[in-house]
Amino acid sequence: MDKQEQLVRTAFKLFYTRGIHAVGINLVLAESGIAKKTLYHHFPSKEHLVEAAVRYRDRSYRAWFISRLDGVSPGRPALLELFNALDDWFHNRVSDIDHFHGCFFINASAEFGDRDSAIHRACAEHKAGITMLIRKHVALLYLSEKKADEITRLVVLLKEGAISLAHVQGNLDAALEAKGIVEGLL
Amino acid sequence: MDKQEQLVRTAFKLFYTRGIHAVGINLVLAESGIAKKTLYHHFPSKEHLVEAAVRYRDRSYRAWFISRLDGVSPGRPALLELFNALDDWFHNRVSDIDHFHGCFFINASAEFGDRDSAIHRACAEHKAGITMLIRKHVALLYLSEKKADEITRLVVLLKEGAISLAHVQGNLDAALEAKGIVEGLL
DNA sequence: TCAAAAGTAGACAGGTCGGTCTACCTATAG
DNA sequence: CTATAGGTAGACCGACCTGTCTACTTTTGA
Repeated sequence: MDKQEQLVRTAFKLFYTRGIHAVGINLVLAESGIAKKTLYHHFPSKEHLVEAAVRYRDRSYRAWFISRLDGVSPGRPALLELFNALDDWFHNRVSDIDHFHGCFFINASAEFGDRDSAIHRACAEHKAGITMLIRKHVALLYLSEKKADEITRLVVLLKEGAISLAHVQGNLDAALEAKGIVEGLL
Repeated sequence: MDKQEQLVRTAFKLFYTRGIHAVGINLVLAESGIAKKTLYHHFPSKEHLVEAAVRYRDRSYRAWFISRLDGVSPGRPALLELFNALDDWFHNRVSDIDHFHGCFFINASAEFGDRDSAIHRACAEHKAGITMLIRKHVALLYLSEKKADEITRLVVLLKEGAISLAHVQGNLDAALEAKGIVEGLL
């Protein structure tokens, strides 16, 4: 495997499980078995490595997310499947993405709170991308643009809420609770 | 003011605006004008100071939150007022609590991801406390215990979702969007 | 074939980290 | 009056931080 990719994957895993500021560059190097010079050949600074890790997670998470929604019929079933996917994630039943330690994008945004920072912006872009995927499925259900926006907001709010509850409170059933609400309303 | 309280307040402000691991003990001391010996007289380690900062935020946030809900009639109005309060918070219209940088408890949980850590547990306790306050108001609306639980979950999920969207995506209108949904359902 | 590119190990620099310690200075309660 | 608790400033410790650098080796593509 490409050294750059190897670095980013190792970095992501460590950042995700232990926190970004809590993980030093030397640990990433030791864990990946790659020389320091090589890291600084590919990335001008740790921040750039962090940003790369965020974008890597965006790609892999999004791929997993899409594959789950594509596994069922578009529209209502896909929107409900979304919460089944979250439930599997919370309970570590997904091999594609790492064991649940909250949402990496929320966590990274917590550590890089400045909304102008490249890292925070990359996190916001991820969330916007996922919202667009949801929006596509909602659009299949409603003729009115306004109504579709409203339902998208509902689903996204419940999804984010479920992730937060699952991580902070350890309420791993939050996804199914959210699903129940959506099921009743859709 | 008591030196211990002064330390905790300064620490909280710095931790909240810049992140916990990103703020060293020496900065807290410089900012508060307190000697290092005094800090270690009151707290055995930085972690204990962090935990104290979390508990301090719990007290002040909870006080603000209660005062908002108590400002209107109990039940439905209080539940809607909750989202007005969030909206004011997001838009920095609240002097009681600091400028919005996301939820400190979510942020701290991101940096201290281990659910067994005292800090993470303190964050979970805060969230549970707020949920109980909400639950009290929901109970006024429904006879059935089951229905009340369901509505509480809805409100809490939307609240957490709104906080996440406001911070990560910078969608400061998330609270009013959530309010709109609750208004329609209640 | 052989130059360029990409890799290796790891010493090193300058700085910050959490935490300890000495030496001294109030304030106050018995 | 004086013992004690709580405070001050800041030197110091060992560890770790990001990032640079030297010196050498491997891979690769024109």
